[in-house]
Amino acid sequence: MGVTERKEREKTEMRQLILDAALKMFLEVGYAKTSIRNIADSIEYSPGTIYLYYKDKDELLYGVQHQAYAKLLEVFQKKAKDKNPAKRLREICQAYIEFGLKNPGLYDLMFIIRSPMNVDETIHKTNGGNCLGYLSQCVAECIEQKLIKFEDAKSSTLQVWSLAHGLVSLDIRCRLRVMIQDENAVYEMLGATMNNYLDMVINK
Amino acid sequence: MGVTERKEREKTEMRQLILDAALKMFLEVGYAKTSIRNIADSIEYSPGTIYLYYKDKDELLYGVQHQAYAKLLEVFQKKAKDKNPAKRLREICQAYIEFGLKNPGLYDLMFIIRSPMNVDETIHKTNGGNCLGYLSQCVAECIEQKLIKFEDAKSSTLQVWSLAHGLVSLDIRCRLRVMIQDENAVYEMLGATMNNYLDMVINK
DNA sequence: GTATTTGCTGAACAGTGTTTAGTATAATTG
DNA sequence: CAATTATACTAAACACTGTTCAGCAAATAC
Repeated sequence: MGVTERKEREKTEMRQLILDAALKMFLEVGYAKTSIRNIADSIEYSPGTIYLYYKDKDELLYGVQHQAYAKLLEVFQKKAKDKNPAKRLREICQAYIEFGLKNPGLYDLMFIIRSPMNVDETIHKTNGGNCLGYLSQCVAECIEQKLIKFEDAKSSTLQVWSLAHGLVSLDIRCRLRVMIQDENAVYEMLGATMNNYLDMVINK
Repeated sequence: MGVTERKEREKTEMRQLILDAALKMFLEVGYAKTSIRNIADSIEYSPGTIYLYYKDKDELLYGVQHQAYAKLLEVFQKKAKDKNPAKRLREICQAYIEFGLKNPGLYDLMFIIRSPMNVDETIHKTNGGNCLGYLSQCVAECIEQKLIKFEDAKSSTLQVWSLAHGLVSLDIRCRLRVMIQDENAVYEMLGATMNNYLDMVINK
């Protein structure tokens, strides 16, 4: 009686099919301008069908966010694995900024967009928690080994994260045009600013 | 023949009436959830009338942003006027964070929202330019007088602004709940983190 | 072979930004 | 003052949006 298992599998496949289509459109035209009808059209189903697999548009965003956070964590694990926590901190920061600038659509969904976050707290604990954990553990190690000019792990993690997020989000939302005219100079400028900061923070 | 002048005056009055109503609703329910119909209702006009004074919803946002930037500049001028640029930098940062946390709706419109910015560059030069100028001049003075651990004015201005913006925007978008559970502790935490940073940056 | 459950659809509801034809009122002209 | 023109506004319409739900065909269960 493998029918229930098959149905279960078909259900998760359908959920994934919808999620993939949603992610594609979110990245192409943004969350706000993506409509349920467009998603449904792109996979050749009726709009109502989406609601048989996802409660509402926000739940679709949760799912996409989940995948995006996993992707960022993957980037961290791949690009920031130096044993020296101070060097690893540099790698994490660089990877973070690069990720943000190269995937503005994803970054938006993860850290800027309003939509759901306000509601449930458990969701972004499991979602963003792992990525932030990677950073905060690195900072903690830096403090332990006295490689960094800080004492409080929580506050310094927040400082590093906020700076990186500030740089990326101001750029994504085009607020840096007040001070950086040349679009191509952005990446260099953000990287240099982050490095200036790290040079100051990290003990020599 | 004062009729043309009167009409001109009535036109600007009407524009202001609409703008005030729009600002009020933007702050109450946010830009996205504010509808032209609601704005029109609140001032007892038909929706179409709004379009006789503003091209579209975005242009309404431009106007509100303009007022918001003026308000922030006012706060700077009032709360950050110490002659010592290093002390003034502290005042600016504190005022910025306080402004953001106390006026999340305004802050959103100014620095987070997507909508217009992408289009025209001149707009946020005149808009955000003055506020940013207040900060960047302070930083420049700090560097001149060697009160600060930096050399490049542009990069350090960006660093300070990004950190402050990162702190505020992560909070407004509820991304700090991953690391700060107690809502009341937020203000203290952000202030402490900013101060930790300034303590490190400012020469003693 | 009949009954039941499942998966999906298409239409409907209430809302959105925006455009436009039409209409009272006000201003100008003869 | 009367007739005409310009102005300010409205109501309705268009093409969308997220979401719900009655109904239906096909797969499953008995």
